[in-house]
Amino acid sequence: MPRPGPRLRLVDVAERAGVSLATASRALAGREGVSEEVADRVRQVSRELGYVANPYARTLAGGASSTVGLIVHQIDDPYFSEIASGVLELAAEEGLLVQIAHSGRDPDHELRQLRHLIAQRVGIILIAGSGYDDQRMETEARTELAEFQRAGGRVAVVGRHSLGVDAVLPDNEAGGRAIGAHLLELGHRRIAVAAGIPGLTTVADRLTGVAAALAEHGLTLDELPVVHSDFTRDGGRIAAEQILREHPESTAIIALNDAMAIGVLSALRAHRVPVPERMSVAGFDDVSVAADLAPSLTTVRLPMTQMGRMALGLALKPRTTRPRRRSTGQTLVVRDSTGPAPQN
Amino acid sequence: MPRPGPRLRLVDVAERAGVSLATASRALAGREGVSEEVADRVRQVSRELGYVANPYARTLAGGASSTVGLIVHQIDDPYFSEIASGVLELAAEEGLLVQIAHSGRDPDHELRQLRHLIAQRVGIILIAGSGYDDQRMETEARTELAEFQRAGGRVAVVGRHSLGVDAVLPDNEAGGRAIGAHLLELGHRRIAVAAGIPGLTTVADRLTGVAAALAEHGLTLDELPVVHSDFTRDGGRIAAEQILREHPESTAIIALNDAMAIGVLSALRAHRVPVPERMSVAGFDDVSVAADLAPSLTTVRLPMTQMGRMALGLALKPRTTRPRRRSTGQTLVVRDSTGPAPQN
DNA sequence: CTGAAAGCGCTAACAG
DNA sequence: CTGTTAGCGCTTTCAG
Repeated sequence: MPRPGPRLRLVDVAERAGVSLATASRALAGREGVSEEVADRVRQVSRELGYVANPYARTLAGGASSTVGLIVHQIDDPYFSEIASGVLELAAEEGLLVQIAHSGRDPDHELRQLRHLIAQRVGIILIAGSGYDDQRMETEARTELAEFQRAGGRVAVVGRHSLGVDAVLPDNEAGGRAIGAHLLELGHRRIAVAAGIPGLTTVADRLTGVAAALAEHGLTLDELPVVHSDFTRDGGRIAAEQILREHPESTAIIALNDAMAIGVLSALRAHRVPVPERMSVAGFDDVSVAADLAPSLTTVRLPMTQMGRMALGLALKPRTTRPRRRSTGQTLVVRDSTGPAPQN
Repeated sequence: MPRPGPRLRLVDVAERAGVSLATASRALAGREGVSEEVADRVRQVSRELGYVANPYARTLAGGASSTVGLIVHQIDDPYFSEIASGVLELAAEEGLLVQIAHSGRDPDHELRQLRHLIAQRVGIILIAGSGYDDQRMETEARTELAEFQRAGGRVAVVGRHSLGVDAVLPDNEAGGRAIGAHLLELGHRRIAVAAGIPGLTTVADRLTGVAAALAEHGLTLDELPVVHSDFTRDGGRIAAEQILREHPESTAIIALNDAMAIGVLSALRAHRVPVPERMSVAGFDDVSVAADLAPSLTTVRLPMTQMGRMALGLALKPRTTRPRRRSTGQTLVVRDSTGPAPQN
């Protein structure tokens, strides 16, 4: 197996192949202007020697950086770690490196991370996670990204952002509609929603979907308790406590992501509220543990790993004049946490 | 807020501060040989302009690379995503970038990733996850890393590896002993173990701990069923199926990590085996969902996020002649999945 | 189609 | 203490 010597340079490869530095560079980059024969020989030698280009030199000289910057809200949230996993998979196949940065669900911090990645001259920037209803931030980010793209950088996002870039769009609205319809069909009318912090487009879109389902049954969201708190397990717990306290007549809780649903289940267990006999619970995302909770969680499945691949895939293609959009699809997964509305 | 212009170079800062390029470089790097007064002025100007050094140029010129390469088995495994989260935290505080790569629990692939990171000239390499009982692989990796360190690179690992580098050592043996003792105290004697694939040092160490606890009660591991399968949820499910089939008299199952424990619980639920009344189940790691399973999982808590920080912390300190070792400590967390052994 | 030479932006000797 | 200068390894004109 070729051992990449620590100080093997392109000149060495060139010399050994009996060509000039420039030719070797062209051959390895697959650029034209080299005869097939020579190009083959160079590639052959390069492989034999186990040559790996120095990315610092390459980038400095003007070649595009082959590293991908990925911004996630929080890497230890399963939603994001599954997306990251998809990105890492495809990146490995393409020989790209992935730098990961946290945004912590803070628009300002996200902007700072974004600038940092740009300053670091990554070639591709991927932003996973919800957009924000924060005009100022989105505008600044948009400007920053436009400049980055003008300099040849590629950008893609997962989720609805108004950044004018390629996007992978989870079917949040359709999912919300599906989960709402499911509960309504089971006879639930007093439905409470444990929603993430307002200002996240993901929260808004999922709510819109739920509202649409309600509308078909002559209900509106305004009549129902919608409790906003952190888009995390703890947020779910807190929301559930509040719902039990202020709206004890509820027969179902829709959590707008699985992390919150887990918190909701935990709070209900603490209060000895039987699920689903007394209260149905539904989540969103279908993170991998959703099936292993007890009761197992009814939720909307989003193909997270696939979404990570799709985002990088978009960024890898040449830029088009109009930003592309790819929908992910969604599937309602009915498990044991939802059941018929109690009669009383 | 200073907008880092895309083409702001160190010369620009130097000019503006009225000093030479070299002085500006020294001032910003905090190297000595510059009067406090001048250094302050340079830093001031740099901040005003929003200057960010080009890492490619810096690294190429011989400065240490400020990027960290992190190798994990699988980023969407909570154990690793929590470690990664700790690394990202500290890295952000230190202004470092983190590149993450998957090893997929395959020694050869891990070696390949390692070489890739070295070829990419990262400054620090962190390997999280178990070492392997694979002499050849460890030897090759050791050689590779020795050369990397000779060239100024820093390395730290999480877990027991025979790589001769700084290490953060989870208290696997003590944890194994604690969980074993816990079950024995509850009266269990027919204990089965759902172990990860052999060849992982983590599996070996946790087993050793369990064996030590058994020894105090005059038992040995040889008398008990130890089923090896993947160190994942599916592996746990498969192991539990086999235990139920071949050793139905068992009253407790120790899974050597929480992922497997989740699989075990899932299999038991499918077979309608009540936990803990008929079968106790214990895990290892205390990933964040462990508390939210039903029944909530008795497990050994390891401070994963902290471990990530510790590993990077070690790598950030200058290298010592003898590799350092830091133990993590562990805590037995007793929840609802374990109970007294059934009498019959 | 191929080679020579000029940088990319920075750090690190080497002078003063 | 400060400035000058030579590269780091690669890509990219510009000649041939």
